[in-house]
Amino acid sequence: MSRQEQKQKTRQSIILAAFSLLDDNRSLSAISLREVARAAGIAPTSFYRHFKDMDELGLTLVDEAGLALRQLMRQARSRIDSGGGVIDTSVDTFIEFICANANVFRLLLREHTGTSAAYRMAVLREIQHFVEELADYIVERQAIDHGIASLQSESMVRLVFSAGAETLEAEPSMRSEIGRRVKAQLRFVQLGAAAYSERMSHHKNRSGVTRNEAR
Amino acid sequence: MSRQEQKQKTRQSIILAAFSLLDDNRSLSAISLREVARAAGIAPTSFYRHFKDMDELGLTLVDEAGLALRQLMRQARSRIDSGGGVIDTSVDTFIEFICANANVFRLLLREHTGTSAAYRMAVLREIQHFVEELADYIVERQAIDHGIASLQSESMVRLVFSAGAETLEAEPSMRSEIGRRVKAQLRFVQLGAAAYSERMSHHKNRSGVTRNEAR
DNA sequence: CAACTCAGCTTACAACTGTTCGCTAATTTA
DNA sequence: TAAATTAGCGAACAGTTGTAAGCTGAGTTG
Repeated sequence: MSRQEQKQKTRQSIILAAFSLLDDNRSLSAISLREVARAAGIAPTSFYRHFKDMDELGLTLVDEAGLALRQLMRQARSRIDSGGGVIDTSVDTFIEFICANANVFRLLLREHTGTSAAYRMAVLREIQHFVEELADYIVERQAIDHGIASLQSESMVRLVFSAGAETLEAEPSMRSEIGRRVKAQLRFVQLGAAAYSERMSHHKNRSGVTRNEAR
Repeated sequence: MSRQEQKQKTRQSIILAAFSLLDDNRSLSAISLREVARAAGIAPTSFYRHFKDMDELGLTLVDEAGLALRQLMRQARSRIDSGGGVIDTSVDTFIEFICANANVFRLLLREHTGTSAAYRMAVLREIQHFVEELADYIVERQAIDHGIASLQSESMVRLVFSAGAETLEAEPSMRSEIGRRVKAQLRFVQLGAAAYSERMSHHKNRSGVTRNEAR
């Protein structure tokens, strides 16, 4: 095995070890360099051959988590295109993701309100990508003003993330119930945004061209 | 000064010191017993005369924060009764609170998704109080089914807390903008819930079967 | 093949942690 | 007033942490 290959391999094992340490009761700021090294099967000092800091590792983890999220969105879109309501499909996909990658989602959730400003910013960027892509999608599907679509999409993402947090906490048997609740809540937002939009256009001109078939 | 009085006083100074340590970049799990003792002006070992653990201190802090929140709600209600829209008044009150008691809100926000299951539960209870009281209020003001009111209130609380997190992060000049956005989002939820509710009752009256066509 | 690079190691250190033990001095109780 | 209680303290403990210094040995390069 070439030297570079070997290095990449241990680097990956560090990352994997770190993710595995982010279980129920740990955040990035609560895992130590030595712990990560121990879990990765290397000497503490060898860590520095790969990352300058624990912070550098942390940002790498956030990036990887964001990547996973974006892949999730693509997956959700392809499912939607092959039939099924937007809301139902998106929520189902999201919950599946959370359950399959609990630690990845936990990382985002925890560092979103965590103790490191750098991490908070990094997570925020990922979430904003999420919001923007959803807003574009909404503008495209429903004939709605971009400002309103943006508000709608932000609401939806916040509700979904919040429900995701609840899902992590809840027992598996409650998950479908949580899913049902958040779907209903998303429909409120959707209906409300549509109603608001229509009301606006009525004020502007009486021709209610704006349709909302909410699919 | 009596002995008990003195003891309560240093106990309070420990609590205050702990809150003051919860600034931008610290969570409960990241402040040490010795730090708190140092900030409170006592010897590390004296801490044990007041709390068994740092955990016990932590739960006390969460309780105090919850208390502050409930006081906030009362304040908001009295403001509403003396005129002003429900949403506008509530959001304004909330944002004021956050700015005046940044560390208190930060505590709730951070420990809500934090690393201690006990803290998470404690914060969750406080939030649920919040949701239930709002739901009761909604049932009373709007003529709406309790199940729907509950969904609506949960949505609203989640959106407000989420916006609160953003407020903490944002520069003061952006705060009014954040307030405006979240007010609009809350109106979406309100409009949506009302529309949904109306639709339900229409269906009941016609066919007696509750269907779900918001897909 | 010889020189070089460098991932990973061992050792070491100072700083900090939570917690135990026993003491003091002042308040409370009898 | 004498005895008991107890808030607070200082010293000391074993454990953990991040990181600096220097070595080894295997892969790379000329």
